[in-house]
Amino acid sequence: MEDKDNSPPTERKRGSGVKRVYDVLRDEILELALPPGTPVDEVQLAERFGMSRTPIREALVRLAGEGLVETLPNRSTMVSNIDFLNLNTFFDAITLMYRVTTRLAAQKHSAADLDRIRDLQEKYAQTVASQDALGMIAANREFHAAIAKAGRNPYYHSLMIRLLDDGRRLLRLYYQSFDDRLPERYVDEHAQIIDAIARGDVEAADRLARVHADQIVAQIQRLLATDARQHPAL
Amino acid sequence: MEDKDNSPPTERKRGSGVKRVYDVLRDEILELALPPGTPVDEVQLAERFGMSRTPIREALVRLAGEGLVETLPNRSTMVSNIDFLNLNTFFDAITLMYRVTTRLAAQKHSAADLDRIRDLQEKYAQTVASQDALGMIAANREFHAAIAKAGRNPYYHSLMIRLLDDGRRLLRLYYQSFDDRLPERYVDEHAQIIDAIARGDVEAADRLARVHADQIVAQIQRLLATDARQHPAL
DNA sequence: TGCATATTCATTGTCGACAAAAAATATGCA
DNA sequence: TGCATATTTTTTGTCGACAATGAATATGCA
Repeated sequence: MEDKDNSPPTERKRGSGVKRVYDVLRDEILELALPPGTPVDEVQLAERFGMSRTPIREALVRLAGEGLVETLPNRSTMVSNIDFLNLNTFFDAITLMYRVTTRLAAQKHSAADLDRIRDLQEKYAQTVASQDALGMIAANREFHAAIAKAGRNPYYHSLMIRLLDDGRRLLRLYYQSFDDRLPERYVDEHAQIIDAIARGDVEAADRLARVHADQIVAQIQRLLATDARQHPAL
Repeated sequence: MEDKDNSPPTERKRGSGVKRVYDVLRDEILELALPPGTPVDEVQLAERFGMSRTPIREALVRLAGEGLVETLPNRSTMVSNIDFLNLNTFFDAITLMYRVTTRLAAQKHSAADLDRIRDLQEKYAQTVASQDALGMIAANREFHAAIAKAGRNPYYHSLMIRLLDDGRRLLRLYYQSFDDRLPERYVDEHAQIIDAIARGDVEAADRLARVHADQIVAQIQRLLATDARQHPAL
């Protein structure tokens, strides 16, 4: 078997290389296919993607900029750790951003925004119905990202994306060991949030977002406590 | 004159190249030495810094990640524009972050944090006393960045940095055309904020931060209005 | 002259190669 | 055998070169 790869020399358009590597790696990091601490070898990636080290490097620099990867000088870069010691800062920030972005969405959303949000809620409901934990995590991210976008404040939006991505890694970490029943109540809470946004009811949006955030934080903390009992070494 | 550059081949340590270019360019962008819209040529920079295009490129990718520079595919990258149409999103976000970070600083600061904050307040007061508008802008940024750091929430801290940097460009834009008297009242407001933080008085910290933020927003809006009268074309 | 097309030019995206740095391994001595 | 030092190996940081892309310019035709 001399030809292990019969694909043609893989012509790709000029600017597409970096984006592809970036997208794939980003996904693999968020899905924990590359767990925290995994060393990332440039030549290895270069072989895998069939390109030179230069575009790989650029993708890694971008990922480092978002904190998904850490680069120690002259030594290998590795997938960033999840910081369990400061999870409260995460909870604090995501609660605030849930509220702020949902409030703003109630004020500034367009009809198109609402359509998209409803679509994503549909997808979310499907993943919950089919007990697809991984799909649910991703769909939940998309749902709240769309709300943040409807709020039309790029500062809030980008922070929200970052928080949601960190949260995605965190949830992924627990749902691969514990598959409890998926919380169907969230579907209903999402529906209520959509209603408040559609009505332009800012205060209701704020209140619902707050409750929703508290629920999620509480759930993660429960998972954490359970996990701590099973892995007391941590 | 055959030798236009008598400096030795400029030996530099291995990892230092990118950082230098990044720091210098970042500064020049924030100081408006490179005004928004300036095209950034890679070979030109390579000559200027006496190195190959590779490290230049990496620095530019990092700057693009922070939104300080925009890269259009296959065509030159340029210094990002200041978005005048959506300044309200900036005002909204910076007001919120002033409040949140100051509140947190009141709760979580250490003695060392407080020392540093007082040092920076000292520097700020000096720049105001000497009517050094540019120095004041930079010192104000450092002051509030230190408060954000004392709050010990990396999510808030990084957003605050981004906002302060954008604000620095914005203020720089106006203070190069208008040198009104520098607002000495801010020195006093800063002092009050420090007191609230030192006392751990969260509510006072919040209230003062809010007032302070409103003041600054109002001042920028005044400058904007004045400018709009002078440049009605915009 | 005015416009459509072809050609040249400037600048980026990607490549393969080499040197520097740190880690991993081997060597020598007690 | 155990430790300090030398050597090899691995992996990154930087370089110069080349091709692709889009803009600028030149060319041809009405």
